[in-house]
Amino acid sequence: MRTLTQLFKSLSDPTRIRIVWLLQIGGELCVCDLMAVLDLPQSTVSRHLAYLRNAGLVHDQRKGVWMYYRLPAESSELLTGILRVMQTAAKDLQQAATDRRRLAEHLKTKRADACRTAE
Amino acid sequence: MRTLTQLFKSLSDPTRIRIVWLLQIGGELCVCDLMAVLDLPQSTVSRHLAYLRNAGLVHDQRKGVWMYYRLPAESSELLTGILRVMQTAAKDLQQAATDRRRLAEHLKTKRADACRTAE
DNA sequence: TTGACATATCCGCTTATGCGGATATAGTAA
DNA sequence: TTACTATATCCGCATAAGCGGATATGTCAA
Repeated sequence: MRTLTQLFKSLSDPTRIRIVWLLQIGGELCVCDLMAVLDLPQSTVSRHLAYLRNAGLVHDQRKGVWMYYRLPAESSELLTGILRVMQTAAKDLQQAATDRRRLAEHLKTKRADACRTAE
Repeated sequence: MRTLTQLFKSLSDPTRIRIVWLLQIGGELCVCDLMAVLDLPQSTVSRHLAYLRNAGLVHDQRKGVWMYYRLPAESSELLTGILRVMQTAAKDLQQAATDRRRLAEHLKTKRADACRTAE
């Protein structure tokens, strides 16, 4: 009961829903990726990620200086169901489409910058 | 987006989750039924029902003095998915089992009282 | 009408939540 | 060590949400 309430509560915020959508597409993203796509200050993004982590909706993994977040690899029947529902909902929603596009653009320029640095 | 957030928010409260569970079992219940099973004051139950109604999660129908609430007969893919998830979750949760039992008892004594009055 | 009952809404209160700048922590490289 | 970067947490503030008693509304019956 606690968990179920907490699960819904963790998804009852537009920013957190957007984060979950982005992780469904992007697989694994660091805080700065999300900051760029969501266009929100670092403390805000970090706080929402902590919220999702506490609710068991995302896992984090440090890679050097960066903290990468992703959806749990294998999840409960409950969580799987919720994620499926969210994916269905995302199909019809403008915000989801915009975020998806912004993520693609961001990752592209990020890769380009990495190449330039490597020259 | 608004709707999705609102849907999750409307389920991010234990009382409202319990109400939805009860309606999944009971089909159609009036405010006083829910008061009895949930053991909560009338204003609290009524307020949560109004919340669920605004979110499109329940429909109401007046029958004389009583207001009957039920889950929407045909619902969106989104809502159907959520309700399925909730039903799955209910299987494992103590609170759901207790409420289910209390509802059965309440409806039994209610019928008995109705018979006695009719004598 | 009036009275009784079921429900909805109002009210003041308390607690929870979101915000974003400021600060603390942690890792990396020199 | 120091400096730099990425992230987490702290802080005060503003708003949202839950609570339950009190009051208003709506319906029926006499």
